[in-house]
This record gives sequence, C-alpha cells and structure tokens, in this order.
Amino acid sequence: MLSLAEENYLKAIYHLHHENSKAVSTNDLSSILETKASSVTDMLKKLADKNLVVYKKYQGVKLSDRGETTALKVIRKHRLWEVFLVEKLNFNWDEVHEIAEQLEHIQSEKLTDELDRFLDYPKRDPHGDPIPNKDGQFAVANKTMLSELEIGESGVCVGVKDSSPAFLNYLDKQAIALGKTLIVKEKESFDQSMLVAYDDKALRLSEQATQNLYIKPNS
Amino acid sequence: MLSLAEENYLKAIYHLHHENSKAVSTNDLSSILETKASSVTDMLKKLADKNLVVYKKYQGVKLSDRGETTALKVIRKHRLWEVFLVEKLNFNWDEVHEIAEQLEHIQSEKLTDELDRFLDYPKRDPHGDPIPNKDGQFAVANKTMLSELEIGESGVCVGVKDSSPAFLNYLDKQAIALGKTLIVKEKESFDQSMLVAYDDKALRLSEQATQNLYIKPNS
DNA sequence: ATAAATTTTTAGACTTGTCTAATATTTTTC
DNA sequence: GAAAAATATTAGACAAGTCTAAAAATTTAT
Repeated sequence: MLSLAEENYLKAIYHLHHENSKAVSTNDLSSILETKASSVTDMLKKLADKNLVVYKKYQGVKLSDRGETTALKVIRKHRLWEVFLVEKLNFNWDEVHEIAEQLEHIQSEKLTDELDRFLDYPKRDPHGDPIPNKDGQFAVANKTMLSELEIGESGVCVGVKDSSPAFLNYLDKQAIALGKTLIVKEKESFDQSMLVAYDDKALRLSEQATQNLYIKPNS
Repeated sequence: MLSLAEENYLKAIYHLHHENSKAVSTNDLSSILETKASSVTDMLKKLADKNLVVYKKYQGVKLSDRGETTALKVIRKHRLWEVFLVEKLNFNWDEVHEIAEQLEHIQSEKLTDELDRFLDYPKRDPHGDPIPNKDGQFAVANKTMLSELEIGESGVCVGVKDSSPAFLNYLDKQAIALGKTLIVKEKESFDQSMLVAYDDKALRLSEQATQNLYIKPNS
C-alpha cells in the first residue's frame, strides 16, 4: 500500500518519461513536484527499495514495470474522476484537475471499475487525454501539435498539452473547444503565431498557444 | 485547512458526544480511533489551540461551535458519498463505510454541493442516518430501538446503530432492510431476545440485534 | 583537458502524528 | 477518608516526508 507522496512521485516520473523518453532527472522531478532536489533523492531511494523504480545515483530514474502499472492506475482514476466531475457534476474542464488530484488517491478497485461502468467506459478525459482501462491499456491517438500544421491544412481539436486553468480559460474565451475544426490561414515567421479560422471567424494564436493544442489533421 | 487526522478526531468527538451527551473522555476517543491515550491527549491540545474543541486536562473534551461545524461538514460528505456509492455505483450498504472514510476528506465545497444536487438532496444515508444540509442542519427522526417495543407493537425499520459489515450482512441474510415493517410477537425475559414477524415469516433476534435496529413505531 | 557551472547527493535538522514508559490525577472501594 | 484502581498526562523516542547547507559527481565551456 503506497502513500500519497509515493503515488505522486510515480505519476510525475511517468509523465516526465513520456514527454522525452529518457531517464527522468532529479531536478525535473523537483520542479514538477514543487519540492527540493534533496527530497527527491530521498524518495527515489525509497521507491527503488520497493522495486517501483530503477534508480542509479546521478543517472536519473525510470519506472519499473510494477511502478508503471501503479502509475497507470493512478492516472486512470484521475481521468475517470475528471469525466465524472464534468459530465455529472457540472464542472468546467478548467476546474477539475485540482479535485481529481485528491480523488485519484482513493483506494478501492471496485470503486474505480464501477465508476468506469457508470460513466460508460469513457475513452478520453475532458482534456482529450486517454483513459487507461483496467489493464492499463489505452489508445494512442493520431494527433499533432497545431504548430506543426502548414497554411491551408485543417484538423479537429482533440486535446491540450497544457491543461492549466489559465490556458483552458483562454480557450473558453475564444470559443475553442475539443471537437472544433480549425483551418490554418497564415503563419507568421517572426513570432510563429498563426491565424486560424473556425466557426466563421478568424483568430491569431501565439506560438505558446499553438504548441499546446493537439489537432487530429484532416486526411 | 485541517489534516485528515484532525478531521477524524473532530468526527469521533462529535459521534461520542451525541451518544451520551457529556464531555468525551480520552480513553473513549483512543478506543474509537484505535490510537493510544497519549496520542489523543497530544491531539486534543493541538485542536484546543486551534479553537476547535474545549479541552481541560483530566476533564474530557467537547467541540467548540467551529469544531462542530467542521465535524458536520465531514459527516455530510461521508453520508453523501455513501448514497452515491449505493445509488449510482451498485454498492451494498455494508461496503460503503470504508470508502466513504476516504472520500469524506476531499476538499471542495463545490464538489459536495454538486454531489448533493446530483443525488437530488437525499435526507438519509443508506444506514438511515440523517444527512446535514449545507448549513449543518438535519431532521431528527422519531425513532426508538427495536428492543424498546412491547409485545404486539409494530414499526418500520428506519436505521441501524451498529453499521458494521457483520451486522449489515446478518440483516441482509435475514432479509431485514430499511422500510420493512416488524411486529413484536414475543419477548424472552431470560436473554431479552425477541420473536419478530415480517414478510409472513417470524424470526428470533438477539438482544444484540434488537439494540442496534432503529424503528419508527406505528402510532 | 582543465576550470567553471550545473546537477545531484549526503548529512543533519524539523514537523506531524504516533508510540512506550513513567508520572499525575481522579474515581472507586472499603 | 485512605488505599487501590482506573484514567489521563508528560517526557522522550521514532517514522515519513520535507528542508538547508555542504560536498560530490557530472556536464559545459574555454
């Protein structure tokens, strides 16, 4: 039975590893987890003792199979609860992360599986992230960053990389939501901003924005 | 912002106080909370410093107004989650307590209130206990222990005092559920057991059982 | 390829909530 | 109303998870 802190470390290692698939550094973990590097080192030793991670001093860390399974269970719970909050309890997609951070640590396999059934086995959370099934498996979507599209290309919004309330709120304000179709009208080489068209209007998006919106390209 | 341990102490003080309305003893708390008496003393000092309880050495403890409000919020959440688990997630009434013990500590007023709405403002949890509203108010039911009924009297099951899985399972096995009407046929003065009739059958219940079933008497 | 900068680890300390053992207070009993 | 029993508190210790400051290892730059 893992502590809340241990589960949070495993989740953070999972996410960092899947961003740039190499061993995760102490500093990256400390910045994500908002702790000091020395605390991270302490915890990595403990997780290594429990065979949840593979850790060699000064070499970074990665999850063991057991660690990955555990991380995926926590992520599954996090995303299912997010769906619940949005679909059943009238939450907006920018309000759910913080609460799901708490709910993801509730221990009850039956609870998780019944919640999954109650929500009708959702495949994605409100931010477009895939929900692992009971066995930790999930579909990898065919998607690119909006910033990768060329002028004239179009696609459907299918997710966000940055799911901070600030970004999600900004998208709400621009009426950009998952499912909307965007067409790239211009790309400004000076600042990498883009002019995109949707819903009969056009909008300029900063590089910051286009590098955080996932698109499923048309064709 | 209170810790999980602090919330559990407040809840335990609340429950013990409402059983036999006098100041709650250190030993009673330690037995409910499964800790040592010395740990209880330590925590009571801390809660007194935070003005959540009124505590004088060797004199027992009771909740301050602020402490009672806090305890009622935790109890409200516990009971709402129990309703959710039974009504929406197919749990039996003997399975929900343990999970609700975890869920009751989730911090989000909006979550609690939306859950309340989603469940259509339930008045009682699956064990018949009242659910405090947003302001901490709840209806006190007109009920007595089954053991208090005389021969020939009848009433409807409206709650259980002991909500341990063992007792709830026993009731399930006897097909006794909330809402059932019971009629007292015999009372045995030797061991205080009772013969009760319901659903066209008769059953002998031990004193242990009759002292843990709440009945709303007919007339 | 060495010096400087960065990253990581170690050592020792603090907080929360718990424990055991010893002591103090209250309650019960005779 | 004293002695015995029960209850409660204090003192000191420990584990988990964190911190700061100092030391060690690695990476980068010249």
